[in-house]
Amino acid sequence: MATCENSCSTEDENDHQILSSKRIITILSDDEDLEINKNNKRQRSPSLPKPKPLQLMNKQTIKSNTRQTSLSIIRTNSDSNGNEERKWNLQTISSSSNENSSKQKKKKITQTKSVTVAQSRTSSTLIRTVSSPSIIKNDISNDPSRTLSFDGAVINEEDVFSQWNEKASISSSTSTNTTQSSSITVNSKSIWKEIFSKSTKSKPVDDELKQEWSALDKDQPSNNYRSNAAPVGVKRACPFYKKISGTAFCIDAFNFGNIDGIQAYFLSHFHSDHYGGLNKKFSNMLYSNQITCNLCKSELGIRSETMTILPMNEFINVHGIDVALLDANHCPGSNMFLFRFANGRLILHTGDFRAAPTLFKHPLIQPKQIDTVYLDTTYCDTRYRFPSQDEVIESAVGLVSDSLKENARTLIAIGTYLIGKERIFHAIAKALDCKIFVETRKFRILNQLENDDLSKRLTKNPHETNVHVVGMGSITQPMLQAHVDKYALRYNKIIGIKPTGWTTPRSTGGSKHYSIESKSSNITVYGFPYSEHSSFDELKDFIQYIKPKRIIPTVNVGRADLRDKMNGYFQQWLST
DNA sequence: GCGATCAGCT
DNA sequence: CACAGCTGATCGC
Repeated sequence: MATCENSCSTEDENDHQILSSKRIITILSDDEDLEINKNNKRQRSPSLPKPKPLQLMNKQTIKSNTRQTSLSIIRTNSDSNGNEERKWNLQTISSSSNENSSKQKKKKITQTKSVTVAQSRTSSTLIRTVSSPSIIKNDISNDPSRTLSFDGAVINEEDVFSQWNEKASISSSTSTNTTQSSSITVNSKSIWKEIFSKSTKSKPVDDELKQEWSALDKDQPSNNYRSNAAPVGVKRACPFYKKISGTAFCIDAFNFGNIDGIQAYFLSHFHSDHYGGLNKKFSNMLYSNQITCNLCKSELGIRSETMTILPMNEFINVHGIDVALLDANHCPGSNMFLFRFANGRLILHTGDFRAAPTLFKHPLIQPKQIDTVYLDTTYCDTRYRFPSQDEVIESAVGLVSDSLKENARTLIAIGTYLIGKERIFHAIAKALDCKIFVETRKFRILNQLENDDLSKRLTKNPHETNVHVVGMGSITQPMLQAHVDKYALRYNKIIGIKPTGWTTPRSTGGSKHYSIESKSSNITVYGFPYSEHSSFDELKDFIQYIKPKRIIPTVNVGRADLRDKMNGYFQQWLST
């Protein structure tokens, strides 16, 4: 826990500056209290411990002739549960010097913006960000990225948070003889340098790529094929980011007929927005792993002659280039593709994936070895932070067992995709030691996933268990009402579990990661932040580990402004 | 009558 | 919003 004992910066240029900053901060504190009283709302809760006196923990100063900008942590609050809050101030002091007024009094104008970030000890994720005072709330409402622009310095609130996190983890892992003293002292100049300066050294999106993207914008204003509006009868061209440059390969590109120059059609996993367009008439050669090929055969009727099953974790030569399939930690049968050219150059296509240390520390993946990464950028935005799958699963299991303790005649309905989200209902069934009801098609699909315990628990008889797996679209009040009505003799209550990454985690302080989406007398719908795509931080960790030369995003690429934003992140990640 | 594609919805 | 569908309408054979 952060105490502030040795946290006053010792790296500052001189004592005078520290003193002056301290003085200014005290003034700011008064301002803030004024504002609090003015609003008459934000009185401190009596339950919170008395806040420590303001303390200057560190600061960074940028000076010019007329201005001085500094960023400092000015206060930390913590409670006995390990929740912690820090307030940072970004301020400029500008002197309005009237002409050549060497004699005239310089008028000092102090402006401040502040950001408060908080985290709970029990969860490593960001649970809340609050900004004050009101002047920057306006900015935030128009700017979901929570960027503060101040005196030429652009600071992202989330960056402040992540700097804190990184430093926190470093200090906890390296603290040996020091007790709690290495308490998150964020006083290294390099950290502030990172925040303030944007390195342009790294170019994960180079000029050539930029040209490709703008050509695509011209060609296909809406290049997200889900919402493409190609004229009837006109086949859309396959966008460049679905092809692997320098090869005759494409990935998840079945909506474009026979693509010029393509010899091998790879499929990363069996979700409809990736296999879309694939049908019995397919007459090229599809490459994927055992599970995905099985599903293509049983669900789509793809003929075996048009499929090549590739092993996992092993390079196989396909049309002159080595290809290895690596587990993508997305849904069962999902994989990433690692391509190795004759000259040793490596290209990684992540497919859809959830980055995790076990995944990117794969022996075939080493830092700086990979030239280009085609990246699943689904949640490549700072607003997407969610807990690990294990944390969410634990929370769901807890909720279900609590609900059953309260009322044994409760039916549990869990929403899923065609494949995906298995771990969450499997864990619930294991905890209750019961069977899992699924419908016929789902029964067939789940039995192909090569998971013995899961298969053993499946049943097509709804009366055999109170754990029912349904489609995600069925987790609504009317559908759940209809569902429980079917089994009214046995159950009088139903809870719906909706596991999706779009549900922002709402921590209630403990380890409960769910939110109540709707509730009526006998029906409750819970949202769980259970994601099968990487969170923002996981993407960042992944990229910073791999350190690729270029990055080609494959999701959210339909709008140039979103691409620019992602490119900004990539540069930031790779500039350290 | 069937499969495939598409708009609309969540 | 985007994900990963699902439903129902329309088109082609």
